[in-house]
Amino acid sequence: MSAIAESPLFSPLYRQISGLITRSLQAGEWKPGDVIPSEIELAQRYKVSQGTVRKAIDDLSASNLLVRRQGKGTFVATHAEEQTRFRFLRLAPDSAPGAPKPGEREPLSRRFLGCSRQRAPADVARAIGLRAGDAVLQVRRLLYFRGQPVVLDDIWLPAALFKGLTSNRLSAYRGPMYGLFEAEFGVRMVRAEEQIRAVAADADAASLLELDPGAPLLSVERVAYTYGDRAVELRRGLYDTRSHHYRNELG
Amino acid sequence: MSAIAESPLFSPLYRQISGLITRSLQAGEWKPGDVIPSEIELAQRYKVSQGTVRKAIDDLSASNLLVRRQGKGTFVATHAEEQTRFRFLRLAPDSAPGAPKPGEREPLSRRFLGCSRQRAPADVARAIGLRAGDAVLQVRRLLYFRGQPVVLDDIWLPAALFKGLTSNRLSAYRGPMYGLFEAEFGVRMVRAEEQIRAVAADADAASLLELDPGAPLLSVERVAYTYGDRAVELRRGLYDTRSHHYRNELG
DNA sequence: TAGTGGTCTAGACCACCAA
DNA sequence: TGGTGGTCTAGACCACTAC
Repeated sequence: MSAIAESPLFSPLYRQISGLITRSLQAGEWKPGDVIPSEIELAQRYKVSQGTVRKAIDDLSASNLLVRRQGKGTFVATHAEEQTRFRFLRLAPDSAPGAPKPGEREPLSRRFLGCSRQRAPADVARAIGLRAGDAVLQVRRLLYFRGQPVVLDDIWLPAALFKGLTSNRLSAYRGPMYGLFEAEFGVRMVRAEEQIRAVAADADAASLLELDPGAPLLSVERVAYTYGDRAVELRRGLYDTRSHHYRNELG
Repeated sequence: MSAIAESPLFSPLYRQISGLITRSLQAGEWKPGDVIPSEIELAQRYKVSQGTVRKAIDDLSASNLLVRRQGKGTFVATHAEEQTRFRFLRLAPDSAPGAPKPGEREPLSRRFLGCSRQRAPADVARAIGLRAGDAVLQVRRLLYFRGQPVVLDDIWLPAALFKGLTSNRLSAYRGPMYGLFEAEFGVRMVRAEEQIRAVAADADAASLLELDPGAPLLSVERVAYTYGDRAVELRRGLYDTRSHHYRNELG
């Protein structure tokens, strides 16, 4: 018997359990990087068998919300670790003689060009669930691979969630941007959707990316979501794909 | 995807079972669209418990090799069905008033421009595991959405695997190309990797896609694999993204 | 050695589908 | 009604990690 109220709609126990665990994550009961209680403890807490908790955790770890480590425990996934630094950046250098071997990391650096408070244009507001005119922060930055500018990002965030975010704070943080978001603002990016197009560089982008106006660029428009499928970031990126490519796996 | 360097010392039972099932698929014991034996039958056949077979099938169905249907059985995945027609085509129309609602399908048609036998150039040969000069078939085709040309594909296939493939046969087949491949040639595409770039249209592409030379196009280079991670197709696509986009999900 | 996740089993019962 | 996959349990044992 379970301690959970029966619902008129059929929902298997393990799904109810994964819902409860997600709520605890959302509420901050366990923070990114933390260990969560063992399967046996959770089974006692929710009054179900270990196998049911196991299946719930399987699902959450397939969704990249949790990470299992045999012998150690189950941890809340985080963007602040080395291995997951590029989980959302699909740009990879074209293979070439002298290029870093698989597993090695290309030298990457960044430069923040600004962080300003604005009223959200209609399209931005729609994308991140605000009303036109609501306050948003806009961040502009460049990414450099091996010293060459390759990515120009414009990022919009709801101002209400990121109070006090500045260029200086962004520059000072060591690690990926989403690591800063979860550590300083309690906003964890869980998944994202991207729309990709080919566009011609305008004068602005051309000068920042050090190429000719009209040159073809990859336009990558991303909406990122936190727990509960809540959109909290719109990002428009322009990628120079002369010596890099966007990689994707089709299953 | 590559679980290459797995320790040979320990392989769980369910993984051995999923390996045996994969071999049966590869050998054609069960063909695309067929039902495979029930979990109980497989458990008896392999002399393990139903739970172990279950876990093996879970993995294979997560890899899209099998499809479970409650109450009916477990089926070999196929490209020849309506619902999976677009599993490998990530191009979607930009949302616009008057556009088909989610779930509806954009009218799509195609035109084959040629199918010729060639000696494989070095880069093509490398991509699909042949030696330079080996015989390959090259297919060129256009895809039209709502009557407008949007995709120009150049496709290379090992001639040894696709004997007798012609433009006529391609045109005559109703359904997706990969459906023809599995039905007529016994080659089933299981997964693929894509590299995406922005390029400028050359004269040839511009005229076929009905746009100006130099216009930005999405270049999508795909290598598709069959069972056993064997590369069997190279495809270079040029997508007009003025009113469509390549969609992707990041988990 | 103790605790964690990982595997495997056996059996009961539920939800879905077809004849 | 009988067969399929789906859920849930209980318990045994294995593999990995830390102390």
